[in-house]
Amino acid sequence: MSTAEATILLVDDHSVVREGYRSVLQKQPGLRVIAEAADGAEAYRLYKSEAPDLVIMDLSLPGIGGIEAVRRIRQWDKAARILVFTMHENAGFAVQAIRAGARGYVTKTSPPETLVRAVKDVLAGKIAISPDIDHELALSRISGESSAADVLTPREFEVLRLLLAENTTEQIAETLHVSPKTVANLHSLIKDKLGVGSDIELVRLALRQGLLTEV
Amino acid sequence: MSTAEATILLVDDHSVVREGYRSVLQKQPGLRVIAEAADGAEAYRLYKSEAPDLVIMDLSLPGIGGIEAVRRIRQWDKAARILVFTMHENAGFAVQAIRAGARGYVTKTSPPETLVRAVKDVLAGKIAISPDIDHELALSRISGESSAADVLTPREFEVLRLLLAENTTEQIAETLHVSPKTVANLHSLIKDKLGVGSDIELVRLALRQGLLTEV
DNA sequence: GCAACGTCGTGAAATTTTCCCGGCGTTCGT
DNA sequence: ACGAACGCCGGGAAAATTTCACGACGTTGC
Repeated sequence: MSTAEATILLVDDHSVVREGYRSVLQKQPGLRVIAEAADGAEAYRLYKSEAPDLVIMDLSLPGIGGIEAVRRIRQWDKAARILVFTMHENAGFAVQAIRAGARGYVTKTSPPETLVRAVKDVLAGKIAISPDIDHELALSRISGESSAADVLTPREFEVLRLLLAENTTEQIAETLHVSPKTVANLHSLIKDKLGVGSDIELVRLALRQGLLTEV
Repeated sequence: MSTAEATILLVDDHSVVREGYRSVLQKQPGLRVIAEAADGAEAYRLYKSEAPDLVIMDLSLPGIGGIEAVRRIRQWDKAARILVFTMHENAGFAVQAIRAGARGYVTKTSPPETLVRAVKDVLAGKIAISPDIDHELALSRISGESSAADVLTPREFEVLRLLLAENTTEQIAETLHVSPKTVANLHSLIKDKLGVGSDIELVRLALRQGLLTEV
């Protein structure tokens, strides 16, 4: 990788977007795109056959998602260098991606220079995180990143689960044999503990943390 | 437009993705990208100052969404030609976009040729829809299912989108330049029209219909 | 021109959310 | 054994939100 060109595998389900990566990366000497994949399975296959020095991977992919693709590639090659490049400006996703084995996380809103820098950093063995995500991670670290199951008592967690299951306050009260007032109080307390202001945010938080799977 | 080059305004909040459009379109004779915008407001401003022959517009934009941007541009110039190019493979979005005044709807999973063809079709005055969305529209027509996009007015749909984007009533009111009371009224009306009793059900419905993608 | 509809907003009632409170039982460290 | 801390349950009242009824305005379509 140091003497010759660094080879790159692009993974994104949008062909025009891959064209964008290509266009940006081609301007950099020492980088060469040798393959492209439109989904996770194809990325895995191509990684094994082409052995690129770096993978640039989107997260929202058909079939197995990007995170799972990262995990599989890393399972096959512990030294694989994978840079996640995604639209999700979300610290939670970044944590998951890095834990799955990614060596970098850059958002698509970043300017091309940020992507190029991240590519070089990862090739040099560093971990690359784009500034916006760095910032968000710092914020969540400071404010204590309310991780649902963690800050909630068992009872609160149960109520949250039922709330997400589309039950009304009255139905939950009956299920739990308590007063609707208690459920309402818990509902309010849950939102407070999780630091969300509305039910909509609550559902989204639950989705992020995998509390709500089937839609 | 027929004799000289056709001028194009690109709207997408991801710079690398704009680079992709550019790269694909540059290969076509007779097309020239003259401006780029990263959000709806900037798109509106640039449309007025640059008067491009065609706008290629993403839907998920910061601030006012793509649909609203389409509406405003068309309000200013009834003859504006706008081609929506988005990741949302969802017939509901397509319906809303066309109703708002877009002349085409192409998904980002489409091959570059499809985008190029759509650009030429829209410039020639036709309505361009990518095959996958055509198919989905046909299916929904057959099964006769009423999606959120069908029963909601454009304005209601826009408010729904903003609600799902974790905005508060006040923020939405400010974004749309209306009274918070109006937003609250619409919020209530939306829940009524969609037959849901709570915000939690609302989010779940939106998820089922693919209106909510980024978590 | 008129009817129908979308949009925006007000006001008042109905409901929900939130906050503060106390009681009860359990756990835990001293 | 004892107090302190905490989880759990709910009442009461204030605060905020939701809902409903209603009217105004512009546009569209017949």
